[in-house]
Amino acid sequence: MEALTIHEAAETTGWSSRMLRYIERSGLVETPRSESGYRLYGPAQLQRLRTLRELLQKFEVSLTDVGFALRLERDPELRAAIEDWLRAEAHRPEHVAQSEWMSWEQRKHERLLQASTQSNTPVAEVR
Amino acid sequence: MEALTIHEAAETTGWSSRMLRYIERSGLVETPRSESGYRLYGPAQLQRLRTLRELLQKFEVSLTDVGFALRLERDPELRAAIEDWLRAEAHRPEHVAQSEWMSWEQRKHERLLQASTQSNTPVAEVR
DNA sequence: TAAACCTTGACACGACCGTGGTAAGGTTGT
DNA sequence: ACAACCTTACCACGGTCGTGTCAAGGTTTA
Repeated sequence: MEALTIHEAAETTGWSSRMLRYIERSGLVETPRSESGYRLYGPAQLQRLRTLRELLQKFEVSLTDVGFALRLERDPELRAAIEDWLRAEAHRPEHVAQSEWMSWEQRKHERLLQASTQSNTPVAEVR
Repeated sequence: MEALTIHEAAETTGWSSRMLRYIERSGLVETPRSESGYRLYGPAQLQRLRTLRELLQKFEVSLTDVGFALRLERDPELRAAIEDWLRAEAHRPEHVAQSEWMSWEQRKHERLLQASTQSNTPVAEVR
């Protein structure tokens, strides 16, 4: 059993051959090659291309998005860094260095005292 | 204790005020507002803006990338779908419908039989 | 050997990203 | 009251994404 050429694969998956190459370059769906360098699309790749298409459509994400998700998957350090940042939702003002605190405190404390006349005083909690 | 205005925050974080608004619109760093609608940057937001800057620089990711990571975090269904797709690296050709298998088999079997003369026969395993 | 494929590389082009600027109008501080 | 802020809403502009097409050259097949 063997595989389809790129244009045949394009036909049965709904992608254009141009996009098939583009998708490969982005690392999302790679194929084995024949001896002479032709891409060979087997059932596995065809399936993957179809589900990829469904994924993009259903969630309205872009190829670049999925490419980035792939990068996250392959680079645990990056993934950890980003997740840490995301989960550290604005909080604990105590963790801020005293120096920079002073810089604005100093400049603002007069008018801020005055501002406290207002009832509404928004704090650090966001969304 | 209160917060910095947008231009002050821009100065101490290295972002431009324009970008601060852009970052807010992308959902990455939101701030509370004063009664009259002014953005108020407290130590928490300042910290977040600085670490965001470091994150982008260190890993060479874009704001859109982090924005997408945020979306992944907030939409577990999307996250699951993408992770499933990513981890389902090309495999199990058996899962492909018989019908489409036939469509090319039929058209190709003659020349494929002939192609089997070649030693190299790439299979579904990728990367 | 000629037609019909395949390959990579380039040009093109509309849409959006990252960024700056400006305009029109409200708020704050002196 | 006036300067110096802030707000949102636009225009602009180079860069990249997604996509097509074309050129120059190798492969397969009839």
